[in-house]
Amino acid sequence: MTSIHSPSYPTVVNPGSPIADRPTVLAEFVVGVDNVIFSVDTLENRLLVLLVNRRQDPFAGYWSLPGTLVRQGESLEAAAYRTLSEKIRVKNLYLEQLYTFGGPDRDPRESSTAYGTRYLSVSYFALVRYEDAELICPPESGTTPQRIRWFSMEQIPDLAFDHRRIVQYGQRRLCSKLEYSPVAFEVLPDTFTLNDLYQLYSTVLGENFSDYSNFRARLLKLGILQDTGEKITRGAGRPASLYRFDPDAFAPLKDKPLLFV
Amino acid sequence: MTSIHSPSYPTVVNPGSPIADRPTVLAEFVVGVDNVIFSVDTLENRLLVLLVNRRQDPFAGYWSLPGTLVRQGESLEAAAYRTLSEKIRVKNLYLEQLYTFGGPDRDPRESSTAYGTRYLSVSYFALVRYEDAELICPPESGTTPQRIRWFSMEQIPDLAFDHRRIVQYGQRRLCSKLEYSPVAFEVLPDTFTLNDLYQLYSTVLGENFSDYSNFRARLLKLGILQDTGEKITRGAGRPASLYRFDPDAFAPLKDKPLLFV
DNA sequence: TCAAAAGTGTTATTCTTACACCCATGA
DNA sequence: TCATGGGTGTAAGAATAACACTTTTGA
Repeated sequence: MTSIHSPSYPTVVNPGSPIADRPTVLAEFVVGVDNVIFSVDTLENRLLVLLVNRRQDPFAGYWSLPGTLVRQGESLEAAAYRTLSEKIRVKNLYLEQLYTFGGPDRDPRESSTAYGTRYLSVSYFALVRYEDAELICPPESGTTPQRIRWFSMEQIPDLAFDHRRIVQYGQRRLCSKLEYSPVAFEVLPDTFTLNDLYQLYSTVLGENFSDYSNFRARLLKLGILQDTGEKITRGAGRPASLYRFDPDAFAPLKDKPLLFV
Repeated sequence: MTSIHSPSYPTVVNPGSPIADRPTVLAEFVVGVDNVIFSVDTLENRLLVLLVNRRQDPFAGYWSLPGTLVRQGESLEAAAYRTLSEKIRVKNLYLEQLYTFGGPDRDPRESSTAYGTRYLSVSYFALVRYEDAELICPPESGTTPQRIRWFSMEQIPDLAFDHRRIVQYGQRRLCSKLEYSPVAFEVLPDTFTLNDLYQLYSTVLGENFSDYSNFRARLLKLGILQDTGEKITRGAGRPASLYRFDPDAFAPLKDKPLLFV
């Protein structure tokens, strides 16, 4: 992220012991987890991100990433899963740590108390299957305004805190994940057509990432897809073969510099 | 990092408000920064990592990554730079955030206090130029044992905490950084020979990453190296041309899926 | 004049790209 | 019988990998 030439370091008068040596100068932290939860609506070719509407200050009324503070005895990853499970029910998902945003002044609550607590956000990146992602606070809850919903990446509103930056960072990660790893299969149904896969890729990576026929040839040559023999008809047109991802065939390719694009 | 199918989420009885709703169940955190500082000794073809010997418990006497606790008003990145500058003086360096390790039970100090403070480590990855990296606690300091030194990646001792894991994670990052980005030039002298560059790559990536002649052809074809016209003679043999990295020529290639291998 | 270090060239093979074209089905 | 969605083929050019080879220097 950062690259410097000839930096001028701050002079350290007393490096001292890192543990409780000068406890008054240490920052006090509250650690939260924020999730960038992506999904792909392949029917409408939209890349979606899940946002929640804040009820409290700061940023009451703003949309933000679903997050939580980490509890005693809870790992960061567990906190990420918990937040996710509080907002959405899914069968398949992929989750990994994204980045840690912890500079001072990223949360207005810090400035309210002099020498106040620092809010550190460990962000997680998730990809869920849109078809079976069930929002726990549904859109139709009487007259109260919608508190959780999917936003298309094209129409993300102003977000609370530095969450817009986190979303952008997440999108970059999503693109490279698709290119270098088989995440897509975590999020597709068990069996899928090559067109389903292609739609997923082109929705995330943009229209001009590859020609369908070349994409098809490359994927089949990799040998990581089993043809189930079954076919599916969707509207008019020739029925499509249903494939299944073969983890055993993929295993030896793991960590190899293979491209799905 | 994690991929699950049909996970069973913990039941959340009262999700509540994330802010200070049930303050007693929130974990209290001390946030530290640990640096994985790599360097390459091209003369001896060794990939090196900087370790410090701990004086206090826990893990007194063990080698560990140089780290520090984050101070008031200090960003995570600033803390990483500070730690680095306390141990080593360098002219050129590359630094970026690596990963955040924050599960409970990663630090024995947690268990000593019931419901104790959690130790969270935001790790940073750095690459410095070996030739002008000057250790601040030099090897020859009387009879006291050496407190900071470079270790070859092949002979890393048992490390404190989960630092071995962090080092391994850092090494993976180093390899992909070399392959996909021009970090190498941050750490080479201003002018260098193609062999210098090749040595750096093969030391980090292993002997069989590429043939010298093919490496050479690819790098020159990229057009990001300026031939300075100067030559340098090293021992017997034909003098080598000195090249300089051209950031302007590289700029348009940024974010392109280019490979240096 | 030889070995070391640097640099060039060659060739077979594979990959990529941009297409054109054929097949099976419902309306 | 035609539009639609699915699937196959191909040919030019680029990239890759494994080499052999030449050039320039110090000893």
